[in-house]
Amino acid sequence: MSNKKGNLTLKDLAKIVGVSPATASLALADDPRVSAKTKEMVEEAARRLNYVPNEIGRSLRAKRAETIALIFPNTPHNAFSHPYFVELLEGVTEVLVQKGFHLLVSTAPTEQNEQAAYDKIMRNRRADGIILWPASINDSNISRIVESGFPVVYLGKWHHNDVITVERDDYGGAYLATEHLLQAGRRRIAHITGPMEFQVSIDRLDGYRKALEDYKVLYDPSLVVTADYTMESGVAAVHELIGRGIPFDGLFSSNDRMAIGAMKALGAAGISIPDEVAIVGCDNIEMASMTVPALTTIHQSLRTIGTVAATKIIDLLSGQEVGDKQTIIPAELIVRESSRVN
Amino acid sequence: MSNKKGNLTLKDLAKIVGVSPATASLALADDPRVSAKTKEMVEEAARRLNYVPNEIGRSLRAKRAETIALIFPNTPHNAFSHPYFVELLEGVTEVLVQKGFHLLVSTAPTEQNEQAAYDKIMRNRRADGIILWPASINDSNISRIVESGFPVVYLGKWHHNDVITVERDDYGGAYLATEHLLQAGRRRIAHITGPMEFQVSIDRLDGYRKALEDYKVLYDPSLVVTADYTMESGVAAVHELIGRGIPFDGLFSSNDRMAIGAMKALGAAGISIPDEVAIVGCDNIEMASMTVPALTTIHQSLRTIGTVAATKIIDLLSGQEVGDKQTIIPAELIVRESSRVN
DNA sequence: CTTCGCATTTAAATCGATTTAATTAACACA
DNA sequence: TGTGTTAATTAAATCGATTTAAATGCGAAG
Repeated sequence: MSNKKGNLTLKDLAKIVGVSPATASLALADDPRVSAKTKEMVEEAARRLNYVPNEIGRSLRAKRAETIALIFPNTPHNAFSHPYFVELLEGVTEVLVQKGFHLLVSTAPTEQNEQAAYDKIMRNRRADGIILWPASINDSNISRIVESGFPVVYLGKWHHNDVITVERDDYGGAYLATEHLLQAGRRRIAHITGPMEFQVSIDRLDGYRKALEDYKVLYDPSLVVTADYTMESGVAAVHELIGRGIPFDGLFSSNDRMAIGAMKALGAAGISIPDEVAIVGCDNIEMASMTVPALTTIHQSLRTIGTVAATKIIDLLSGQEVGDKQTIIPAELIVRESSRVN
Repeated sequence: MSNKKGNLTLKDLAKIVGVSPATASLALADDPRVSAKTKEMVEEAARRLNYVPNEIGRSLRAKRAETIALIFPNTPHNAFSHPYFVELLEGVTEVLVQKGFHLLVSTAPTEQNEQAAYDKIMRNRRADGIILWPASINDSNISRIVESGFPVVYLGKWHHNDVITVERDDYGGAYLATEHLLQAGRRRIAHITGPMEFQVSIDRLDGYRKALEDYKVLYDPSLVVTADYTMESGVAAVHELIGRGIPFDGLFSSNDRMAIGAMKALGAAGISIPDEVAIVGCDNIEMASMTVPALTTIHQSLRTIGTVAATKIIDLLSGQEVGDKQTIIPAELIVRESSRVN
């Protein structure tokens, strides 16, 4: 615990053992040129004195920081994705810790600061690679990073397939959800979608349509209503649907919050769930298991995305084979009461 | 964007301008010894060539990493606190970014790895200071860090008051919640508490008791039931209370999940909320605003805790006055339908 | 024409670890 | 005893920026 003035340095350690710093360094690296006896002496002293190498010095020499930066733009736009962030973080750290890497978390408070902040991270050598958590499509700052050639793993879809990406399967999840309703015998399935600025909205709408098509159910635009991913907008969406006077016996919502709003509105209208309308949401937020009836939903393992992304960026840095450049983590259907066939 | 082989170094910059590295360094640091003309030349070139200093080199020389580590033990125990972690992260990064600091997020996958992981962070000079997010009381690893003398801000209560701490006011929040019920005229107020291993359970129970005392209401142990912070345990707790046959007109739960479970159980038992039993939870989880009726609760600003903690650790490092060593962030009552006086 | 003082500039050391190239030691063999 | 070979060790350079101490240039004063 000698935290008096400075830490024990390699030079100190070498002097104590009675060898040169070069020998001490080689000994700790288990270099074959160092004799077994010397190695043992150095290792013993290092253990005894609790020698911990100064990684700043090491990084300077090695030109590597053994650090990955996880960047997420801190804009209001991506606020709705926060609940999953911790899960992602867990997956990423799990791998990094195991590989001896550090994690630098970076976020820019304002849009105008973003560019400078990202630029700095790429050029100041604090991190060797970046995992990018995108806010939305069309983000010029993200384009700059991805196209700069700096080692990057992008969490989402990117328009050049030489970029390494790891993404959720929003399309496949929506397909699963819709198929589940179809298999339960529902044929008039409504869909609450989100704003089309978000790729997720587009993908889930597409998955919904594809399932209908595969089951030979005609796509009816009047069964689709747009909302904004809040619970309140889910309530409004159901009012809109009911107002249109078109009957429906199933409902797939582009997220759980809107699905919960929809359940409230249906309940208030005296429509029973799942008997009259079966409901499936998306995201598997904690609340989904606690509603009455509990909400059937689509789960995406952000944890898996984190572990895969971290593994890929490290493989990329160490020159190993990265495998598939594009990875899609499959979605999973979680069946609960809101769609249970009685 | 010259990312060809290596980055532009200070030496390169100096050569281009036609001065020595020393002059270039002093010029960029705006040292009075450098002439205005030279300064202008160096600055112009730095801007034009997009020179970004290598922070590893700078750190080595300065013996400072300009980095704060945020450490949270990744044990199952603290899983229930996850939803707030992102909020804390936001608060911390807001301050760090503004002060030009970096954030290293560290977590240890297993208990046995913890000690080594923390030791490393303290000794390898990757971070200058630590913000500690504790899992539970009685954690020997945390003790080691706090007592090592390494600059630390501890997020919670610590038994030596020379340690800098920032904490939520669990006691005050519970007092607020109970007082709110008392002011609504309730006198038989039940309490669902959590396991006594957690300081939060103890503090909230104490706040509840103090409010009762101040309002001259006798504390009745048979109105208190222990659960484990899950929704299911909240359901069970109400069954237990009803089973005891002791009437109650108010209920304060040590967290929102149990409160929501309690609401479910009361609803199932045909007891109306808030007319027959008014309910207050704790934590203001997202779900609390979405239940029917919406849940009155206590909000603790983790964001504020983050900003205060970050400010204090930086002040501590820069040798500035840190102010109060112990800071308690006040809790806030959020009144919703579950306790609304009709 | 020196010499002193002041304003600028720069050479060199430093931070801590790694690695290359050079040196020393040790031993076998002629 | 001298020489060649291998094994083990170490001196020195390096990474990039900062900072101290030394050097330089220039004009003014004697």
